[in-house]
Order: sequence, then structure tokens, then C-alpha cells
Amino acid sequence: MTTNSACSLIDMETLERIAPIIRHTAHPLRLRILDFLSSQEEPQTVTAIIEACKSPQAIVSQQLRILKDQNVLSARRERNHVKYSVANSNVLLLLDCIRRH
Amino acid sequence: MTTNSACSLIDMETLERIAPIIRHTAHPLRLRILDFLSSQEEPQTVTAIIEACKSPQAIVSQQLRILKDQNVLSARRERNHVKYSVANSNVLLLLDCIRRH
DNA sequence: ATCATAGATAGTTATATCACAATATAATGT
DNA sequence: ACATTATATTGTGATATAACTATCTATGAT
Repeated sequence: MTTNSACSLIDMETLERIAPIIRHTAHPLRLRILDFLSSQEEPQTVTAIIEACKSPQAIVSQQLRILKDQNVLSARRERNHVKYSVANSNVLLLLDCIRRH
Repeated sequence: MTTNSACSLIDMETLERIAPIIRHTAHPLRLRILDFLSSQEEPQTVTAIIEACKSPQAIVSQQLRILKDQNVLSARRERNHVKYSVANSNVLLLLDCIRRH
């Protein structure tokens, strides 16, 4: 160690892996969805999420897919409903981050 | 309170205000810059940041501007150098979030 | 005044994301 | 079989972001 004393920077591979997850989550409606789901005990139906978001069905459905693609949410079919829940609780730190702002 | 018990969802105005800050920060190189700056006691010159990032000057400069525009970083000129430092420590929670992943 | 160093900006092309409308699929009830 | 409710997908045009090259500006030294 000569001049530079900082040694444990997060490696680029990790940053490249995680950054898209955060970037995809950092969208107003998707954060709202995440906030809503994390506030509920049980997985919620798309209809309930639409209601909580007050946004058009197609748009909510699209955002749910994006979050599912990033493994932020998971979905399971139950009778004629699909219920979503938070799959990766790490991203909930984003919400804390926002609340503290 | 009838069926819906969740009451304190973060309001949309806040989400719309904060989301872009997070989105702009959630980029591999910009996270690296942030990580580096937060690891150093003192504000750092662009040259030092370039060195830490091992990326071309123009690109680093561009990313610094983006972070400054979002008020994540602040810059001050000192003689013939410009020194950057973390202006908004809230976003450092993103780094924690990543480390825990 | 000229030069070197440090840093910022502009221009460009490719790609990604957005919101929205329209349509499709899936399961259930009659 | 048909209608209904629940959810997903596709297509589109507008806008944003990415990485890169080239150029520009600012400060300080000779």
C-alpha cells in the first residue's frame, strides 16, 4: 500500500450484475408496487395491485413482468388469480433509502 | 379501514422525485465512482477517479457530470484540479444494498 | 505568447425504455 | 359453446441512455 489506501471496492462484475436490478426497480410505479407488496402480509393479486397503484392494467402488468424478470418479484397462479410477492428482499432497502431522503 | 390495512405507502411525488436519482446512480461505472469516493477521506481529483476506475477520461467526466446533476456528487475547483466528493450520503445505502446481495 | 496538463462538452450511432392502444390467453361460471 | 373476469403480450412512436471520438476550455508553467 503506497498512496492508495482504499482496498475493498466492490468489484465490477458485482456492480454490473446488480446495477440493472436496481435500475429496473428505480421507477415510480415499480417502486410503488414494491412498497405496496412489502406492506402486505400476503401475496397480492394483479387486481389488488392495480387498485393500489391506480394505474391501467396493461401498464401494471408490464411493470410486474419487468420486476419478475429481475427476480425482484415472484408470481404464482392460484385458481383464476395470479399472486405476486417480493422475492428479493434486498431491494427493499431502496424503499428505506427513499423514506430517509 | 375496511379491507385494506396498509396506510403509509410512500407518495408518488416522492417516488417520482427520488427514482431518477437512484436510476442515474445504478450504473456500474457510476457506482464504482461512488464507492471509490466514499472510501476516501478527502475529495478526489478527476485524475484519481479515472485511475480508480480504469476508464477513459471522457467517459468518467461524463459520469461525474451525471452524478453532479443529480446532486449525488459535488465538485469544487482547487488550483488546476477539480475535486469531487459525495454530496448526498443517502445514496450510499445503495452500496450497502449491493454488498449484502 | 506558447505549451502542457486537467477536465468538460459536443456529435454520433446504437440500443433501451416509456406510455399507450389493441389484442391475446387463461380460467371459471352458465 | 359462450360469456366473463383476470392477466399477459404485442406493436408503435417518442424519448432517453450508452459508449465512443473528437474537440474545446481552463489553469498554470516557461
